[in-house]
Amino acid sequence: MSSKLCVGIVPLFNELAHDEQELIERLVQHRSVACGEVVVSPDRSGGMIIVRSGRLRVYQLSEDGSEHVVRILDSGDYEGELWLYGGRNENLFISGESDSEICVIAYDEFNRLLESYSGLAIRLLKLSIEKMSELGFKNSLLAMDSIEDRIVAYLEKLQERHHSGKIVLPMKLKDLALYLGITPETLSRKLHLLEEEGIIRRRGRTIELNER
Amino acid sequence: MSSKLCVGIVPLFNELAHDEQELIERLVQHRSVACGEVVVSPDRSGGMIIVRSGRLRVYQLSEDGSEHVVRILDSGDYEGELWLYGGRNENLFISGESDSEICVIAYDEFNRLLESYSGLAIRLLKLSIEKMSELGFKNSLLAMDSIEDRIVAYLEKLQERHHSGKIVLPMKLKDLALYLGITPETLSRKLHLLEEEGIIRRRGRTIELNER
DNA sequence: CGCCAAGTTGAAATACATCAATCGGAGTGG
DNA sequence: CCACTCCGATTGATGTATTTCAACTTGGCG
Repeated sequence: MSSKLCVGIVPLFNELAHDEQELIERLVQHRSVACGEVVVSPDRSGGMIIVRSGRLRVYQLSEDGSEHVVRILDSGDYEGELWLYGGRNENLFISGESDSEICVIAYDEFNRLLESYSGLAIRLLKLSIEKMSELGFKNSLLAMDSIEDRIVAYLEKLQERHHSGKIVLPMKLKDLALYLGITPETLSRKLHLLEEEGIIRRRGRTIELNER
Repeated sequence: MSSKLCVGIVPLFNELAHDEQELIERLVQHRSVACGEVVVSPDRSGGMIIVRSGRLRVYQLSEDGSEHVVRILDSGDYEGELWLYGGRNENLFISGESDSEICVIAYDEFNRLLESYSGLAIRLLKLSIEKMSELGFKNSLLAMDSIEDRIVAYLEKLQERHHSGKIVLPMKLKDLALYLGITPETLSRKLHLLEEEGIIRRRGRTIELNER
């Protein structure tokens, strides 16, 4: 296991002073997650989860068993602020998308941290706002009735972040479909359609988005 | 205009000491909003908006002109944290749903407040997390492909808050449809269907939800 | 009383889901 | 190095739920 501070690599903490980071480091539990293993479920919400390496999948299950991908956590991302103040986890799951390493901080301890380091609260606030912005974007995606627009909007958002002409989809098409709230079949068909219309150029998971 | 502190009535500030509230009160601009008037648009995001009285509508416009209702603000609610840290407002609008009174705090001043009163940051964080939870719920609603489930889930959520057998829809059916991402026609039909199935009992905007 | 917006109802079109079969590539083992 | 397998991706055919368009009714308010 790397001796590097887990705390140091995440945006949530990396602006704090080094000695403060060491203090926090002592509070976290390290843990390995196997691919496919479920870490968080409505039964068990351990605490604040920070991804050190690997990828995790945050998803919901409907009553009929269908799955909806809420977000993919990459290294440095965190999840769990929803339950910081006692909120109940109703139908959110987190599982390993690949073998991963995570850090966990119990809620009461994290709360104590928030009280002690006012900077941390502002930092978490800032990150929460960003997350909210993303959720809002996703909302607007899901609200679009035209699937085609939905896909294009998603791609444009991706491109905006990469600042480059070519985009590499961050997930399997299957999961992207779940993320966008459609079926894999429809996604596949629509991508073809978009290509025929000259809006995109695709090879595998790499997509080139033409300006219009 | 009431002499009561605008700041005192909102959850965001009402836990602060009274003298702190007075300090903040001096920073806010009071403003009346006529029904239908647009207060916030991508062009102009004035600052943090707090609803003193009346109702405002937060909504998005798609490229094709269709509208999606994100949230309805009642008195005591606020909006604008998304742009606190310089985030761009891309397609969010806020307009008066009825004649309303609002308070506005410029972002830089609000930011200064956050630095000064660490309690405020935690408070805003807490409220942001609640808002996020609602957004997450709405996400899960929109992700359901069965409209019927979507409506029932929404109603159950409403009932949960009212703690009573009968629910009164907080908006016009037309707007509820926009909120749920469907057309008013479909909503009307589905409500009928649900009534025939014995799941609900409705008269106007009042709905009784039968346990199953 | 009459107007306008909201709500309702009907008929038609369409886009998406669903089911099922096939293809393709990556990984595994002989 | 070549089958073999497994899973993701693709393609086709079919059904259906929802949108759309349009006409009509209702209800609230001046």
